[in-house]
Amino acid sequence: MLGWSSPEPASTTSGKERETVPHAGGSGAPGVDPEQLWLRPTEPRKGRRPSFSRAAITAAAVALADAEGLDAVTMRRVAAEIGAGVMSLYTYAPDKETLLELMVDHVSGELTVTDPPTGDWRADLKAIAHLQRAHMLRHPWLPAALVTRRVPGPNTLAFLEHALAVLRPTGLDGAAKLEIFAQLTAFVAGHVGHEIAQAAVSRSPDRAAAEARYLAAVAADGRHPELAEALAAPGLPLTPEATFSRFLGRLIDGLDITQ
Amino acid sequence: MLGWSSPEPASTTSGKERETVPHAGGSGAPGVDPEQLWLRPTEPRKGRRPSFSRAAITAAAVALADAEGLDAVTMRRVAAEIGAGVMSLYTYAPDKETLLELMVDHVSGELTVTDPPTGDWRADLKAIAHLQRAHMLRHPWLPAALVTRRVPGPNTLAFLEHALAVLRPTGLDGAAKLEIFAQLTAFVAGHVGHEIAQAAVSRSPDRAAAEARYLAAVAADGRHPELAEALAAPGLPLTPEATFSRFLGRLIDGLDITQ
DNA sequence: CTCAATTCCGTACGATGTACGAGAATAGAG
DNA sequence: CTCTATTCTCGTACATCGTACGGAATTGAG
Repeated sequence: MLGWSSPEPASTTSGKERETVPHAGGSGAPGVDPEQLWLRPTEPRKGRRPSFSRAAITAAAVALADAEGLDAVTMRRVAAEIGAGVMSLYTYAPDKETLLELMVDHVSGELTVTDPPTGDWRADLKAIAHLQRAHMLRHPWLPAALVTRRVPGPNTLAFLEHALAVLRPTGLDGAAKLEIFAQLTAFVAGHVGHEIAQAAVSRSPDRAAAEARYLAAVAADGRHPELAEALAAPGLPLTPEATFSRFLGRLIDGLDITQ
Repeated sequence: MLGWSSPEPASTTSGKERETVPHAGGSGAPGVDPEQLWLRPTEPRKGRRPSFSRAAITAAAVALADAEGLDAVTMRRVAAEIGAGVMSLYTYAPDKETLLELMVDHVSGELTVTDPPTGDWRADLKAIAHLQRAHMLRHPWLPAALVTRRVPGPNTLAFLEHALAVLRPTGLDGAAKLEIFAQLTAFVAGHVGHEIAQAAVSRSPDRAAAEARYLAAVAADGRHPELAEALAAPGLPLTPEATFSRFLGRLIDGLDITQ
């Protein structure tokens, strides 16, 4: 094995099995073991030489997701893309969830930060968020994939390192800084995800019209006066960038009705 | 066909949040038609009388998700739970995605708001968020399900109506108010989803230890000084509630390092 | 009665993730 | 060299999923 394999160590509990614990749907209890994933030692000089590589497989999966969406990333498609048999992929990643994790960290390698922190942590944080937004727009599957992401890989950690440096002037404790980064990332992912969904709906005139009619009907039923008024006075339409900046300003500077 | 009509008002009458994120997977994916879903008139009385109901099916699916997680909600399991044949479900919902949509709006009926807006919109908004958090903790699959949800059903709209009333004192335009509600909901979902995942990891001592070792190893490699320091000075451990309140304060009052 | 509408659901199909194990390739030991 | 341990490759097989199809059963209308 290429090294991700678990040594199956002292698993003293005999009947471990799956615990049927209430959990959030896609995110199961087990998850991916970060040690086996990211900390594997350099590998063996024996046995058959690998025909593929974890990086090549990951890159193929990313290309597929970029071009056709996350749903197109099946083990069969990825294998076909690199000319491998399906089961060969399992030499390089123990399961599909791990492959997803590899994909996320792979694209995170694009998040290179050249400028050091300026000392104005609010401005720096906004710059980070804009970087993340552009990144997610480039890989529209990222917001959805991030929902189940567990442990940061090396590229993600490098970016986190930068964010922590940015937050140094705040003097906050470690937990608070980590928390802020997680919140910021989650917020950007949520916003961009919404942005992408909106764009997808707009691209389908039928659905866009159906949604508009539905909301109009609800607003007209008399039981939703606030909604009716909100829809009637929508305000000036803004570009997605402007909306994002306003949203970012709210988060970092606070919800301020003066905008 | 039952016309996908929604004659029965489920349980309660209040609604809940809206969603945010997209369906970043399949590019321009269709989704669910809100008109067909929520606006169908009651159907003609002819033909065989229905043995089940949309509400019963939805309730069974919700119970299943509450007890065993979203993954346990398969058409076969739901059908078995109510004593129906699998394909009978398709009389009441055109596909599984629609069933998910029904589930989300169904539980949103629990979000009843009794108190009218106080005029202090920041406090009211925080109360809304706390309501949502409790709601999501009661239905741990909700944060994951909300990621793909798009069009608010009747219960969700009722809750939105309340949120809009709360935001009236701000004088913001309609789009801004809707945006704030969406952002708040997304933020709560993200936070609670994280909370649930964290609890799941903690429940598995092996994995918790593995993650701790992994982060310790990264911190010790010398290339992540900020992370090392952040982990070394974590600050006082807080209860999940306290963390949530701090997070909420940041969002609504603004990122303020004095907190 | 007949007829059309509607619900119920058994069967079947294609797709998915992946367990299993046989075979091929390689490196070191003898 | 041969032998053996080790590692990679991948065809086959299976369980499980969502759901298309079509026929049987039930109902109201004419």
